[in-house]
Formats: sequence, structure tokens, C-alpha cells
Amino acid sequence: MTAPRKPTAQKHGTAKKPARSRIQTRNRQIILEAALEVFSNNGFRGATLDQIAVQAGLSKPNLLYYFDSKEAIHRDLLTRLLDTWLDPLRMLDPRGDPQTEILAYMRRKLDMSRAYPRESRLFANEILQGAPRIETFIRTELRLLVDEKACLFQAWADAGRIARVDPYHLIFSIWAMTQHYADFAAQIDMIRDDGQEPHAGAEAFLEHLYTRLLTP
Amino acid sequence: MTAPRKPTAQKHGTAKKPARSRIQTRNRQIILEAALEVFSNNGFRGATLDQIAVQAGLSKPNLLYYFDSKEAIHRDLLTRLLDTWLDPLRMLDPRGDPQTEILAYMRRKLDMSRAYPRESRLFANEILQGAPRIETFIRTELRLLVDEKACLFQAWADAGRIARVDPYHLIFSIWAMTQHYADFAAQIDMIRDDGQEPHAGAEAFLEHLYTRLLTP
DNA sequence: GTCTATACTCTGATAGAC
DNA sequence: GTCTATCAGAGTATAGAC
Repeated sequence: MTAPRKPTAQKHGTAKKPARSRIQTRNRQIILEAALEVFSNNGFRGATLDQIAVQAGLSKPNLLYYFDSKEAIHRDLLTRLLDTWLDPLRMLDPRGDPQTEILAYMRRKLDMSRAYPRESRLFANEILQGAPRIETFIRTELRLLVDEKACLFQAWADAGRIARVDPYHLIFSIWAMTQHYADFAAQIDMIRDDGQEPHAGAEAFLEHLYTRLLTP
Repeated sequence: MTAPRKPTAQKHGTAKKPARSRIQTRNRQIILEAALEVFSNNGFRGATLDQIAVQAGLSKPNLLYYFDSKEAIHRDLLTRLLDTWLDPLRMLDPRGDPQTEILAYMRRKLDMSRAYPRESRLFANEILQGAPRIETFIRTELRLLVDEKACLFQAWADAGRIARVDPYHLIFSIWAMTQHYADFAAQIDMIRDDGQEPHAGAEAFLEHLYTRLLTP
């Protein structure tokens, strides 16, 4: 079964990525999935290893066999999240039609918020606490990308291709609007009190809103 | 010194509100102020009585002389908050001009978010965790008020006095947009990286946005 | 009313058998 | 790799002197 693996001599000096067996990868995945559930609902301090262990169907010491610490699990989760967090904005094409592009961006963010509400809440928890663990990410990668796209929006406005609006507030508003349906889902559910998912009707509303806002 | 107080016979059966001396009221106030600071930055589980005690300049046991428990401090804080949380929406006048009224409501929410960012984050923390302690409030008082105003917005739209938009999403969007500047202030500050307060420019942007959206 | 000392519980992490 | 047992520290709450 297991093909005789070479000693995997870690060619590149420091043993950064220890080769992982199938069962290792699988269990790490199970733990991360469970941890996402628990961290997103309770925040870092509110979550306990016990909860995560139960959710994962593993024992507490076993969790710590796969990860160095509670902190390490959380860090891993955040790192993976940030990796994809920027994609929707990155995909925004400077050569496309301005209004179409911005609406498509809003739609991608809304889709992410619907497909990955736990990731959104994990992120929201982190920002609410002052973003201690992702400050670098925000100050560098995110900031750079936002500046770049804000510049583009400004150029579009200057050229009369979209209405004159502050490009930064435009981006903030898209974040606020789309993430709200994931982060405040509990409130929305309780107010609606029908069986509908919190995002129901949001796309049509936001399309209408941003079309109105951006048409020159 | 202490004037011989009558046994304060608590006329109304159960001793609900023990009469409080000046120093009691004052210290309770100091504790609540400190607790707001700590809870809003760390969430309920993330906050410790030690932090609150230091922030308040009192000893830990002294905190528990004025409040029964950590939970009690938090509950008191939330109760006071919810009391005023609905005011901006309550003030919305059915007899006023629709667009003016909705814009004024947005402005009041934005002003609250600027003047009371810690309260906003306290609330956000609570919702993020699934609103366990304020579920009743949301399902009754808040829901009732929202339903009432949503009904009004619908009537205004039917009468052609504002554009046709989903009234619930309209309200959600105002919450999302205005609270974002308090709840995600850390992120906004890091992206802007000028000295400006997070709310800078928000009012003009949102006025423009909602004027565009609502004009029939 | 306020403080020091302390009891007790929860939780992150480790030891060591299997 | 996984488990039981357990430690050490943090954190809420109480006792009791002043």
C-alpha cells in the first residue's frame, strides 16, 4: 500500500514542511473544520479545546498532537482564510466595463459571505478585537490592493464612466453590506422569523442599490 | 453622619431596587464605564475581572461588592444599551417627508456609531456569538419596531413617494453601513493610515448613496 | 466599603502507557 | 497515533479582617 517513500531528505535546509501522511493531512483537516465552527461562533478566547475536540470527534491531547497549541490552530485557520480573502477584489478587471466590474465584485463578496459565513465571522471577530493577529496583513497586502483599486475607481469617475463617489467608502460599503448578512445573520434570522436564509433577497437589493449609485 | 434611615420598608414586597447611596451610584458608574471599555474590546469571555478592576481603579473583590458577578455587569451594560438602541428608529416620523426622514434616520445611526463606538462593538460581539443574551429583545421589541417601520416604508413606496426597494433590506443596509465604521474601525484605520477618524467622509458618501437609492 | 488571602473551577498543555 | 491521568496557571468568586 504505502509505496516505500524516500526519506524525503528535506532538501531545502530548514525542515519547514514535515512530510505528512494521509492520516495526518486528514486529521488536521478534520480539526481545522471543527475549529472553524467553534472559533467563528465563540471567538478565540471564548472557544475551548474541549469544544473543538468534541466537535472533531477526537480527544483533547490528540488535538495537540497535530497542532502545537490552540493559538496554532487559530493561526492556521486565519492564514488559510486570508489567502483567499482578497481574491474577489483581485479579480476586478481594469479593462472591463466599470459598472459591470463593480457589480460583479459585490456579487462575488456576497456569494462568499453566503458560502462561507463562518469564515466571515472568524474575520469579523478578529477585527472587532482590534485585529491583533492580522495587522500586518491588513497594513500591507490588503492596503496595497485597496489602494490600487481605489485609484482605478477614481480614474473611472474622473473619466465620467461612473458617478463621482469616494472610492474608499465605496469599497467599505461593499464590505459592510455583504458581510453583514453573514456576521449579523443571527439578528436577521430573528427579525425575519421566516425560514429564509439571511441572504435571501440581498442580491436583488444590492444590485439595485449599486446600479443607482454608480450610474453617472 | 448617616442620618438614621428608616428601615426602608421596601413597600412593594420584593426588594427590587435597594436604595443606593451617592458613593454606590458613583462606583457602579465607574465600574460600568470600565467594563464597557474592556467588554467591547475583548468580548464577554475574553474580558477578565482583573482588566475591569484595573481599568476602574478598584480591587477585584470590590467590583463584586457592587455587582453580583461578571455576568451581572455585562447584563447591566447590555440592558442600558438596548434601552437607547431603538431610539433613532423610533424617532422616524410617519408624517414627515419620506426621503428626509430616512436620511435623518441614517444620520442618527451614523452619529451614534461615531459617538458610541464601544456600545456598537458590545452589541456586535453579542450578535456575532448568536445573540444568546438578547434574543428576547430582538424577537420582540426590535422585531416589532422594524416590522412597523418596514410597513411604513412599503406604504411610501406604494404611494410612489420613494423608489421601490425591499424595506427590510433597506433597514439592514443602514445598520450595516453605519455600524461598520464603529465595528470595523481597526481595519479602516489601518487601510487609511492617515490620522483621520474612521467615520471621516462617511456622512457625505451615505447621504449621496441613499438619496440616489430612494429618489423615485 | 475596601482590602488581603484564599477556595475552587476551568482550561491549556504534558507525561506516559498502550 | 491515541488514550487516561494529571499538572500548572488563569480566572471567578468568597471569607473575613479592618
